[in-house]
Amino acid sequence: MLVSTRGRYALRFLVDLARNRESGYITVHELAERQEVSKKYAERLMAVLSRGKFVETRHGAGGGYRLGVEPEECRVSDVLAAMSEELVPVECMKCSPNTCPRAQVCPTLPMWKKLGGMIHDFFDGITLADLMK
Amino acid sequence: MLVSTRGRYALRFLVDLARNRESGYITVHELAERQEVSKKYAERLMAVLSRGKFVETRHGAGGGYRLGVEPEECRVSDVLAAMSEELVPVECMKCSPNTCPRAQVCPTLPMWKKLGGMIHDFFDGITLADLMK
DNA sequence: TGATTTTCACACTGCAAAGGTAGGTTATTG
DNA sequence: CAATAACCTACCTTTGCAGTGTGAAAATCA
Repeated sequence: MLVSTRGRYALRFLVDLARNRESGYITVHELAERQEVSKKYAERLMAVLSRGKFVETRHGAGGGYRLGVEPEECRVSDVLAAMSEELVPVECMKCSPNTCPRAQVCPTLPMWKKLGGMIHDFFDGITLADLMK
Repeated sequence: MLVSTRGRYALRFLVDLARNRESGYITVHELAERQEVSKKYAERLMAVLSRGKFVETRHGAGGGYRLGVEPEECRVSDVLAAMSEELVPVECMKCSPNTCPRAQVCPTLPMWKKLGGMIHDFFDGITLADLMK
C-alpha cells in the first residue's frame, strides 16, 4: 500500500518550488540538496514534472526550475498521476473496463472500488497550496 | 498503492469459508479450485490464516479448514495485518515513533498520516459478514 | 563565437519484495 | 497401516522501483 518515492519526492520538490516562488529559477542541484535526494534522481523526476507542465524550465547559467502552476489549482492527484502512481488498490482496477473474469462475482471488488474512490477523492481535495503552508 | 495478492486471496478464502460454513471442513484443494488460485500457494496462505486463528483445521481424511471466527467479528484490517500487509502509505510511517529526521519539517507527512488513518478506519469498519453477502 | 551552465534523454545496474513452486514432514482419520 | 490432508522450509523467478553513468541538447553570458 505504499506510495512510490517518485510521487513523494515530486510533491516535496513542488512544495519547495512553491515556497520559494519569489527566488526565480532554482537549480536541481539546490533542490536536491535541500530535499536530501540524490541530484541525479531529482534530475529525472524534475524532467517528468517538466513534461507534465507542472514546472517551467530555463536552460543555461542562471537557469533552473520554477513553478508552472498556481498552487491552489495544482491537485495532488494530478501530480501523482503524472509520476505514474497508480491510485487503485488492486491490479484488476488498473484498466477499465475491468477485464478480470471474476469481476462480476468477486465478493471483495466492491470494497476495493469504494476504497479506490476514497483515495482518489482524498488526493483530489488537496492542492499544493494546502501543502506549502 | 496496491494491496498484495496475499491479503486479497486470504480475504477471498475466508469469504468462501464463511459462505460455506455449513459444509463442514473444506480442503485447500477445493478452496484453491473455486478461487482459481494455485493449490500450493493457497496452502501457504491458509497456513498463515491458521496460525492467526482465523480458521480451524483438521488433518487427515475428511479434514480441511473451517472458519474459526464469527464473520461479524472478523475485521478486514485484522486479516490484512495477519497477512503482513502494511496499511501505511509511506515507508517512514511503518514504525512508530517515526525515525525520519525530516519528520518534524516534512510538509507532506500530515497528509500521509491523514490518509493512513482513513485507510485503517476503512478496513476497520468492514467485517467478513459484510463481504459474504 | 565559445566556454560554461544547465536541463534533458536513455540505457543500464542493483536490489528487494512479491509471487509462486518443490519436496518432504507431521498429524489424523478410517 | 494406508491414505489423506495440513504444515513447513528452502528455493526459484519475475517484476518494478530506486538510483547511476554517460552524454547529449539548449540556453546563457562574456
